[in-house]
Amino acid sequence: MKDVASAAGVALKTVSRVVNGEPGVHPGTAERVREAIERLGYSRNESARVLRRGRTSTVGLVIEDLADPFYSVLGRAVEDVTTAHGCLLLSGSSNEDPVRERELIRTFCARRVDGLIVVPAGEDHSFLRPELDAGTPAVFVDRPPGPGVDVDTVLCDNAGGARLATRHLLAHGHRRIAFLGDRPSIHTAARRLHGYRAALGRLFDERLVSMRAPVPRDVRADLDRMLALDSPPTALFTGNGRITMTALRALEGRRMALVGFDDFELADLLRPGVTVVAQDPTSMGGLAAELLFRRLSGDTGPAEHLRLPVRVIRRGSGELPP
Amino acid sequence: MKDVASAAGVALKTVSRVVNGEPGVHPGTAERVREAIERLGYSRNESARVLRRGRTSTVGLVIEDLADPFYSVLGRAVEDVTTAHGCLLLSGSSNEDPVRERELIRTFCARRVDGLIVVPAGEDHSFLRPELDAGTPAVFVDRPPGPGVDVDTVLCDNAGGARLATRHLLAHGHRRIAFLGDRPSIHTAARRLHGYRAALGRLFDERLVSMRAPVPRDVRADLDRMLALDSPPTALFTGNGRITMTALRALEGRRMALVGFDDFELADLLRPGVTVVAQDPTSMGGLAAELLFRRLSGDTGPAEHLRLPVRVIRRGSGELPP
DNA sequence: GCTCACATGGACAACGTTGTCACCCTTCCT
DNA sequence: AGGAAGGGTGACAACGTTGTCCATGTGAGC
Repeated sequence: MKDVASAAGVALKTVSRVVNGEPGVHPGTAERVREAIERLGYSRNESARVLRRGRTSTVGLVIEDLADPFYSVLGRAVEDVTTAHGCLLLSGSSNEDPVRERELIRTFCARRVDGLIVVPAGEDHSFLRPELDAGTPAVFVDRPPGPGVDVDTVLCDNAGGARLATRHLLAHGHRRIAFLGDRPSIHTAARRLHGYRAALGRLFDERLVSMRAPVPRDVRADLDRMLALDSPPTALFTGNGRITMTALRALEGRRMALVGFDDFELADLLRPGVTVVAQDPTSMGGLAAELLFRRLSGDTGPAEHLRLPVRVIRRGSGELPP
Repeated sequence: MKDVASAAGVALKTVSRVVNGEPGVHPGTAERVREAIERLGYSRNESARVLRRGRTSTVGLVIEDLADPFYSVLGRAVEDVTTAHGCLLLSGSSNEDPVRERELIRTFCARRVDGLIVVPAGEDHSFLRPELDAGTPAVFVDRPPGPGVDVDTVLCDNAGGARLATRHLLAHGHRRIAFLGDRPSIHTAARRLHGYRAALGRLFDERLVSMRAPVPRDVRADLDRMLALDSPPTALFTGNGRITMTALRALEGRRMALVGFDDFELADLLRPGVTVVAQDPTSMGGLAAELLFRRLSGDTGPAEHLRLPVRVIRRGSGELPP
């Protein structure tokens, strides 16, 4: 900028004014400055600007895995809103690791992001307190923060969706319905188990429940164990997209009723089509980002807790008889 | 930092030394400083640090669409390498729009990212010249930059893969093989058309070629048109993952040989399984990032041009007879 | 001719860090 | 005792921008 100023024969501040479109610059002078900028290929140093102004126009996004279709769609929705507000997106994958999650958030905060959107991995977010108090807003998506941290959240109706799925299978005559879910420490998995259990009532049988990381081999082993029971399951409720796919592979050929939580690409092309309880990651990401920007524009009301509805999409697998 | 300094009764510089783990600080003093840092909840302001040091430890990633499985997997690979080098990732989706692409790159450069990884949308990247000359390295992935810009690239063997796919269908007895590809302005689509055409030789018939944006309705219309020909195609070669899925939906039930470019989740679970020419987005992203960091650590050798191999994965659809 | 307002331009400090250099105080050697 | 060596510490400038305040020039209104 100094170079531009001397090239155009004006003071530093005048260049700054031109660059920022501030009023009070003679059109002729402004033109000379612009010409010099063009000629020198100058572009404003945002780091210095940030330092001076205090706002980075950057939002930090922490998700579980950028490569997971659910989260990448969610992330894309966040990006769109962020862009619309003239901000950039710093993103990172926590890999379901609380340590990594915390590290990411701390790094983002050290860079003074204007706000955070987090799909939490850990169960304790008290470390966020100083940042929140310092005025950096955060919105939690998909899962709530740990106790004692009261921020905006955007969740889906996990328990309700699981009830829907389970009732759907019950309505089609099933009495032995297995649940394959993710680790119980994951909030969504726990809520879905809860809804499943509530819908089953006295039909609940813990031998038909498996909750673990979606590793194909393990899920398959649990499934085999259940199928070897005296009264094996006649239907499956799978607790998330990845587990649904693993289960589909494990079932390979065997025709069994199945409802999965989370919709996924090609679910309609399989035979039978896969009936799912669908949430809407685009809405979730978009709403979370909107909430964040509302905070950034000064809203200091009490924390909002959005719970998005889910819906059953019938495609065949959930309508198979026992 | 100033507050920490006065709280600990030391000079600014001493705090800086402690924060950066520089040697030459008395253990007792360091302890006092750390205690003050803890008590005040201080965290270093990266913006100021960046301003002073000149390096942002940030990489900018421009891809076509964060929500597309191919690119999100690629992005994840970039993220992993970036993280391993202690850097953060700024990412943005170009939406296949050259204007947006340029805007993103300019914004990233204004923020002084240390380097860029770009899946280009446009055909002219001369606007990058000043940045490149200023020492900001860039690596292009999946598609090469426009003419006159000589930077590292990581591409896959598009023409070779298309030849493989086409020959595969030829070997299974097909003579009428249609090609459904993306817009010819997209480098990968053009190269794949080229390979397809080369493999077909005199069997090439331009009535069996459709190149357009992967909009289901349009692709379906083109497909219907081809099927209504006197000598309709007996096999399909689809030019990318999205088009493959669109075609699969359009074929709905009709049994026709098909080989797709790009592998995708669940391709193995469809009946018949979908034979594909697979590239490896994880390797592509990872290699691109490695290349970038090699540049960042001072390598000034001539631009490297990596071309990754592709492989045919047989799953059934490509082995159907005419 | 005077003041006053306005348009334009510039000097300077500040944002929070880090690199450079100089200082002080031991300790040890001669 | 005097000096050299070196560890520990601090003062200060600089990074590139922007906000504040002041200076100058110009024209209108009294």
